[in-house]
Amino acid sequence: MAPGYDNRTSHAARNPELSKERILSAALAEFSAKGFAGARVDAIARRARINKRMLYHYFGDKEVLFREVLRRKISERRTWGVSAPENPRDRLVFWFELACRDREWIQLLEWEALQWGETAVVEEASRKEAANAVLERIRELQAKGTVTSRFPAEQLLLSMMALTTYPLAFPQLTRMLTGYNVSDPEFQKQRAEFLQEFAAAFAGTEKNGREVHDSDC
Amino acid sequence: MAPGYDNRTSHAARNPELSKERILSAALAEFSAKGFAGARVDAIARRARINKRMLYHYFGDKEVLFREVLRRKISERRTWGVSAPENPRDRLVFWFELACRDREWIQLLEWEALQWGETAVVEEASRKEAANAVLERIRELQAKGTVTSRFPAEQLLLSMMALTTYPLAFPQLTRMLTGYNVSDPEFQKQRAEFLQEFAAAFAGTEKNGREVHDSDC
DNA sequence: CAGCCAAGTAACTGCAAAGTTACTGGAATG
DNA sequence: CATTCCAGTAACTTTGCAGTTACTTGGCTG
Repeated sequence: MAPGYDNRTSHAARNPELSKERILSAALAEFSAKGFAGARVDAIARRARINKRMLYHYFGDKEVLFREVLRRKISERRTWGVSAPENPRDRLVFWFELACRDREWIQLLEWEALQWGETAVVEEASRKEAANAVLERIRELQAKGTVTSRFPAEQLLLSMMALTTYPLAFPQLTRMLTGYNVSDPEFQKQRAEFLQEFAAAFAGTEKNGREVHDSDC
Repeated sequence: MAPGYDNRTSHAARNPELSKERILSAALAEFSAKGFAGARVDAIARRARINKRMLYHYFGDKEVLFREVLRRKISERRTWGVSAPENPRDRLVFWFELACRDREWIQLLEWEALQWGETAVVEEASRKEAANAVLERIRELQAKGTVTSRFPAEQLLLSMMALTTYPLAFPQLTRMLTGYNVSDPEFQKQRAEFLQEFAAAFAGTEKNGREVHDSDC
């Protein structure tokens, strides 16, 4: 607000923006690891190397902070959505690799599902809108015959998300089936190969077979 | 143990077996709804219409109780695995409908994933064994040519589980994509139809196309 | 430099929830 | 019928954690 704040990053100078930032990223780590009920406000404060009081000062309470963390992550994901590869066969792999690099997001979605699954959820309206845009795009491609019209777009998209995300959301099942931890590069390689092959095989079933998959949330 | 216990089910007679049973089913409901950290021991006791002390008497502490609940559910699921339909094209649908009827199981798996995902998990060895039996069976069918050998069995199984389970594990995403709550029969109908169609289409890619999917873990 | 506001802190409060103590009463056994 | 053992209870203690109070410090503004 007032000038002369951010241009001094010295040892322990006051810096509200940085503090908020630190709180949010500490909260992201804590919430994605422990969930809302399991997360500890003190732990977030410690992680952010900040006094707990500041956290309440900036965010009001634990739940507001949680919602804010979700909100930020959602908009962050939104910006990532743009860089999907042109070639539809690589999309599954692309989304899988994106998911691998952002386990926190998957975990947040999982916590969200468990806590608020059947009830309205943070930013639901705008997320729905984003999803609809993607669905519309798939339907266009279906109309053009680029993507099979055999299945409803929603079911297709849901399935793409499932194939790319499920193993990461259930690491224990993946480990029991494959013997690898999902963080093991070997597992990621194998899954990526499978998705590649799968997209190819599936595209093969259609004359002009192509797949789309554009954004999550 | 001693005779003359269970043959009297009168109003409030002592009945340790029944009490344990009630605790376990109350705990299943509470843990699957709220997770480990979110569950309240008092709530479990109230639900089971039993004194909290008995819960500690029989199970030691909250975590032991949680593990016991998981253990029981796992063995219950194991017995369900036998009744899969002969026709492989119906298997996806069968497993999907089974999952719909047992949301608690999916939620428990989800809580488990979040709390202990990368570390060893309850009954891991025996669950792994069960999984391996299924994988072995898929590989046999692959050797016979009944199931495509294009993909590793583990990846196939993981994908089948994903397609059937994912929408139920992430109800908020399903709602944002389809507009239906997952508990809505209309959604279940549509997903089942999709899975049916999908299995048919996919089987079509192979000369002798068939799929298998036998049990979860 | 006086005065003020916002950033920052430590120590506290209150409550909720896990786990315990110390007891009552029922029924099988000799 | 007395002893013993276990199911069952209410009320308590302890702990851990969300949220607060009351204070200090840094720095800009007139």
